[in-house]
Amino acid sequence: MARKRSREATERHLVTATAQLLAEGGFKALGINAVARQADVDKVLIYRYFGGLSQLIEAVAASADFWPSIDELLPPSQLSSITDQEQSRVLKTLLRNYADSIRNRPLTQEILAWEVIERNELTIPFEDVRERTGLEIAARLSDLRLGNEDIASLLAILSAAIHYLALRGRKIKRFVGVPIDSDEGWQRIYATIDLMIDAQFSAST
Amino acid sequence: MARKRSREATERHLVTATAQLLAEGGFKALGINAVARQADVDKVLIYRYFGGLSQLIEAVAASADFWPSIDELLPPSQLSSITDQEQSRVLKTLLRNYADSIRNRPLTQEILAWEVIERNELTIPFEDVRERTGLEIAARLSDLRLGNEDIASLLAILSAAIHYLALRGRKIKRFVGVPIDSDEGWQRIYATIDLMIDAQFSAST
DNA sequence: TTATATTGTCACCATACAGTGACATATATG
DNA sequence: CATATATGTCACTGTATGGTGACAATATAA
Repeated sequence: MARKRSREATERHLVTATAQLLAEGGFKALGINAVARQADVDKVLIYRYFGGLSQLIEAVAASADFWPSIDELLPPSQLSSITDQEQSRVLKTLLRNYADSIRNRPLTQEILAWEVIERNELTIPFEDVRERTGLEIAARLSDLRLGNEDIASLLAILSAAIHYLALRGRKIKRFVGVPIDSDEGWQRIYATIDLMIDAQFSAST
Repeated sequence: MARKRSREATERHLVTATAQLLAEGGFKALGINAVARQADVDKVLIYRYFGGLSQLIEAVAASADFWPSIDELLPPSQLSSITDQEQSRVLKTLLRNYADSIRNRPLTQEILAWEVIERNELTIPFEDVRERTGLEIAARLSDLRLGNEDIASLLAILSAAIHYLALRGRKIKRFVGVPIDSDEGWQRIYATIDLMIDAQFSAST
């Protein structure tokens, strides 16, 4: 019953085991012993093949699909030749897609949650990947002719809210009376976000 | 150099040591040994006097000033006989005071951050205290004659954003380009929140 | 003063962890 | 086939943790 020997295969095992442990229990559950146990691989191989846990996590960050792609958030078709009135529509779908994509990714949620707790060699690898997506989104949005409102802080507020509600909903079902653990509650959130965006744009004209 | 023997005094030492450890390193840094070391007290006394770490934390939650009072958030003077136009002003100052009070409380931030990570007998004691404040605020707000907008989800979005930005600013200095580690960045956030609230109310009239 | 309960000290257990050195076995290369 | 290298197994160290039992020192009551 001895497994065939293959460095490539055990490296894959280690990477997927790490991602799974991370998605289930966060960085708290992540240790050399735990990963080795989950992957059914001797821990010494983690040192030999990756150099240590942090490098293994770098491999996870590079491999896993833990962050939404730009096309998922801003379908390019939506961006071609939009009118002024449709600018708000683009923002709305962007935020809605963003919220959905985060709500559907347990691993992403765990990483976002942990970024707020500590910043060390285990959490930093994920920042880079995310930063890149953020920059690309900003680039696409710069094509929009936006008014003189502080669009950056508008986006900061709304995506911060999305992050927090998505994270908190995992553990506590209500926030200020809104049931953030259910789709129904999120429909209310979406509706209010739409109102905010509309108001923001109508106020500037 | 032997300290005078006093159960009351060592209990105080334990409570303050716990609060300090919590404010500095979060629940991750919180253990029987760490608390005993910080308080310079033998760990066996934690079991004798409190029953265990979770009961000690309950004592901390009951004692510490880790959550803003209602009067700090909504000065009663502001609520007496307000006109319709001033409703938005009340909401603005409420949110601004709320953000300030959270930004000034490291212990509160640590607790909020950890609530998003895990929910166990160590973090739950703090929920109750906070729930009480939340209910009182809601009660005071119900005195306002609010329109038919979804005020709950408006408050949920804005306070969720405040939570997230305050927590994240501790570790990462920018979010969507806004410098959330500085007062300057927060002024931009406040200004945008004001715009949102204004728009929300003007839209309904 | 003597007896008793309270407060504090110490040593120890079992467990888990990260990390390392020595060895065994399979695979590839000559 | 024989040898060298890559891959995998095992045992061990040192350190930290949560938890407990036995004892010493002090304060309180008789």
